[in-house]
Amino acid sequence: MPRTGRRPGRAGTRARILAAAREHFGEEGYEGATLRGIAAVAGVDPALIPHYFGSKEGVFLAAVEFPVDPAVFIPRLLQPGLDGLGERLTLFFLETWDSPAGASLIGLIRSVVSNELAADLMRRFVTREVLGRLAEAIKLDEPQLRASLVGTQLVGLAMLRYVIKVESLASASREELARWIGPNVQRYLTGPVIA
Amino acid sequence: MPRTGRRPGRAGTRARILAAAREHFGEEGYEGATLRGIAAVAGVDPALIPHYFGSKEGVFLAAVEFPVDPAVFIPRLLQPGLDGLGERLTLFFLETWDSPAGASLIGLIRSVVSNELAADLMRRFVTREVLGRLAEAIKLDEPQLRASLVGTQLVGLAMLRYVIKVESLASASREELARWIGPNVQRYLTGPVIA
DNA sequence: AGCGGAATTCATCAGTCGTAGAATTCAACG
DNA sequence: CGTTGAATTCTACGACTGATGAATTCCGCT
Repeated sequence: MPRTGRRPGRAGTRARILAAAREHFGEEGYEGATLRGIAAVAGVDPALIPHYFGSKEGVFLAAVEFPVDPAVFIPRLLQPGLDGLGERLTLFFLETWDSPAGASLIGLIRSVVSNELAADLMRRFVTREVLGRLAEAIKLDEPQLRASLVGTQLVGLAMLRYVIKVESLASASREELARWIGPNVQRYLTGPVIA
Repeated sequence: MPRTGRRPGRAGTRARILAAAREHFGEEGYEGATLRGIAAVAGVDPALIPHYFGSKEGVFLAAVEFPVDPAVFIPRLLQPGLDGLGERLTLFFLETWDSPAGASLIGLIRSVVSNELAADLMRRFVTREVLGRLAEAIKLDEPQLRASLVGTQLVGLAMLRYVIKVESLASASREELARWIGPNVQRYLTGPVIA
């Protein structure tokens, strides 16, 4: 039987939709984003999105991704050893948020907070890819809890400095903040265990 | 001149709308909430809301409020002195989130993250009512920055424990978490100043 | 009783959303 | 060339949104 027919633009359009979806979901969060908005950014007909991805939820699942790869940056931060890891980690975190990738991170937070599906994805991803790797490196008691506590400090920092934009944090330099916060992160990582 | 006419239910309905608005904004956040949803909770005609408050934004501004009063709890926490304040503050924070008031706090976070207007309100309120009072009590250098850093730790804790529900934090007891986190909060409050 | 006017209801508008499906375009093949 | 079938476009449906304004109810006063 003849399996012929058109077979072109496939790659191009689908990828452009995904890129536009990342950008638009990033700015608006899951609820605020619209298929028409994504299509406009992609320069594409809106009906193409449900066609390729089935639904709004489908394209969201396909588009969500971390702008940085934990498999890369975590070993790099761990390489010099556990000493000063708290401050290195904090500084790297701030540098990432201040880089172009920061914009899509705000969108990621918007989606996670407003949407149960995104919160599930994030929980699984962070637990497996980030906390797991960190916990593996610090060979102490309660590694999961320690890594999660580090998470609370860094996520809270992002919330107040980048989302709510509290003045005294938004105007401080990365280096000063890392010096304040680094030792607390370090204590979570390598301090004495708490009952 | 006769200034007569109907003058009844005024108090009742308006207050019921406000209560319903707090509940519904709390569950859905600003974008997700709808006037019809609020009206349904209040048992009231939807058109009454724009009538009383002008618009969705109007009823939101009227409804947003902290479930706990900083003017009350901050002096109470400060009363025993600065020693152990970090742990007391953390424990009180966790108790508040675990109380019935916690539900509306999640909604407050949803609104703050998804809506610029709510973020403005929150920034002003927290700066003036919470950080201001704290900064006044600790008579050390950089009181605003210290209080804001405390905020990062506590907000991040709320995000991971109550919004994202990271397992190791969600299942830990309030007391254990306060023992882990309290000393770090204390360091922000009274530790040596950082360049 | 009867009137003024606030409180409340009702119908509806214009706009946007996600989605579905028919119609059209067009590269790849026989 | 002509057929095939994926890629793309177009149109539209049904549901929902915030908001408006006219109609109605009914209390408080004279």
